Amino acid sequence: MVSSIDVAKLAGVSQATVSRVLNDPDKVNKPTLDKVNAAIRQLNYRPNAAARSLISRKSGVIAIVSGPLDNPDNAEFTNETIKRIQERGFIAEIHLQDSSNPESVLLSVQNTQAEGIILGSIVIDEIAIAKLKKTGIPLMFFDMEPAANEHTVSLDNRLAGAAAAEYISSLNHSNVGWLGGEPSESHLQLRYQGFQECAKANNMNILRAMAAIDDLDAPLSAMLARKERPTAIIAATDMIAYRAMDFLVDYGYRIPDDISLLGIGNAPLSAMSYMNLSSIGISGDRDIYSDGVDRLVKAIEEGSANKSVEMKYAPVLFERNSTRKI
Amino acid sequence: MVSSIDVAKLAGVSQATVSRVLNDPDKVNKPTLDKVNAAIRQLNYRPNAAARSLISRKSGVIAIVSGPLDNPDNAEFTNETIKRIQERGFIAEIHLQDSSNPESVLLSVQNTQAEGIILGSIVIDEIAIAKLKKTGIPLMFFDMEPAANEHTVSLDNRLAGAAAAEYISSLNHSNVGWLGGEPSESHLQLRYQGFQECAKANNMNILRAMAAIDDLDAPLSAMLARKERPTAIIAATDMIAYRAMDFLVDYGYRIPDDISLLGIGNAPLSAMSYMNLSSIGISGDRDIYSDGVDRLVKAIEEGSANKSVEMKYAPVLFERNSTRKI
DNA sequence: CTGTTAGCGCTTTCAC
DNA sequence: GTGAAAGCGCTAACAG
Repeated sequence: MVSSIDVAKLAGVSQATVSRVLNDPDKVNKPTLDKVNAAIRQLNYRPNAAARSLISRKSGVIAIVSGPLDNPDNAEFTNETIKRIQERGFIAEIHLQDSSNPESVLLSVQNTQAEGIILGSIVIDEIAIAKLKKTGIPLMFFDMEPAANEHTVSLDNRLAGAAAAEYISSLNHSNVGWLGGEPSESHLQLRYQGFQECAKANNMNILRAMAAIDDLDAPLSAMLARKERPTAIIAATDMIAYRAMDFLVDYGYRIPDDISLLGIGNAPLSAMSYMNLSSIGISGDRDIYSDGVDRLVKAIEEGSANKSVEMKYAPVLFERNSTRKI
Repeated sequence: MVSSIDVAKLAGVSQATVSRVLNDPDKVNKPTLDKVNAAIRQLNYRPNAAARSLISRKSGVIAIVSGPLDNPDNAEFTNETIKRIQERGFIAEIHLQDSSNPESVLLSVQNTQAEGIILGSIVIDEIAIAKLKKTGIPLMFFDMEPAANEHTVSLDNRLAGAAAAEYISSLNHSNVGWLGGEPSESHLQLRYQGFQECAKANNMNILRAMAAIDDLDAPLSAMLARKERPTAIIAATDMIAYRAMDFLVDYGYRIPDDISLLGIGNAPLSAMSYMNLSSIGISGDRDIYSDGVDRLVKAIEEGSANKSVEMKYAPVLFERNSTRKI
């Protein structure tokens, strides 16, 4: 490995001058600067990041913890977050959660050299999260409801559930199904709570099917096997709605003619013509990702003394062709 | 920040012993070990990664360079690659390419502390790639055809193009459209070359539309405006095929009744019922991601002296419902 | 403007 | 089995 000492020797200057050329070129005489730069190029020198961050106590890294990227929701979250991280001059380090072993990533990320950690809509293990907090690294939660007093950015999930109920009710559906949301997915539980309260107030009849996204067929079958089928299904996430759509089409249903389908989250795919999924989401002119990353960067720069901020965004209806009035 | 010295003081041992507890617990007496571990927990101590890698000259990081994750192809590539990287005990660092400024990521990744770099199907800037090579960091290209002598993993793109032509010809289509592939996307160019050669040999008539994926409407319109419309369209990637499907449905075509659609790459989404896209891809029992990451890890461990390896995978037809015989 | 020097937190000989 | 001491490559005073 070529070090700044090698460069210094070749350029005939001290090692400190090489360092200056890198960090404060203005403080170096033009001829010296040129000599050093020439040596740097000639030796193909790249400063050692480890040595730098050993001194600066900064890694320049922000870690992201996300679920698998084959879920478009996660892919979007990760994509947008990385972009913001790069824009702000940090490097993004990713830790993917394995659904078969959800807590392991929470454990391994504790050893990260990252200056901040962004957690996407993942399965939470409270104990692991508690340990993570103890590291003192600023945390930022997206679309999650961790134990209080943490930085949070999300759709107002309870309101979103209520908005779903309100909308479906306005379409005259009274016999409705709720699909998805495992106990560990706290944000989906909140969506359901909001939905359920508002649906009750509107005298709607709810069939609820809690289920993992990969295990939707049985609960859907059970729902549709009833004599009184739901005329509308609300999916806890758009991704769940896609799966449901797949299932419903296979079973001969037309959407929305036979059954209305409403998602929550308004994932990008939902707007495509072949999906055309009505959904409850955050208004398109809010940039929750910038808001979240900005807040995290601020927390990093200010040190840990600052108190946490919860940012909740009001739900908006995106009406498309998967729902209809009856 | 709490250092190993703090731990040593609290435990009443030397700093070196703390280090041993971390790296070679067997070489430490049980009572001492317990004392130190207690101190570690009490102080919430986490070893400084920068100091460690300064000595070991290892960062334990592998960088991934990919296009935006809103493209499912990229999301799949990134997802699978990260998984393999994690499984092998490395940390994944991601650099996303911005389509409006494709070379900037190639420049910024040169400053990475990563021990290896994996490049997904991105837009290549030859000069930037050349500079990247000069860093001496082992490189691994997925689905790309960089200037020779680099580690490479990919579908045999030329053969895949030929297989597409062969298949479409077997379905009796003779008037066909080819969609997508910009000059900078070398792997797509190869697909087209293979297709074109084989199509010619089968006396097929080709309408070719080179276009960026976000700019498909005009070339598709032009293609379909002709008196002799193609009866089949081959998309350079599955993602392009999805967009085309979207467009075709909008314009009143039924697939495959009015027009057959064939993708290349066999992206996971293609197998979903609502897509059901026939595609040419790599056999499902090959794990190209493990192959690629394993090779890269080997290159990292062996040092740079090893010569590069090209892994090309034979194309396989995945016949679904978007294509039909005429 | 440039060189000398002292560490950053850790691993790793080398003594004891 | 444990401690003392020497750096890893770099930045940041401090002199000159």
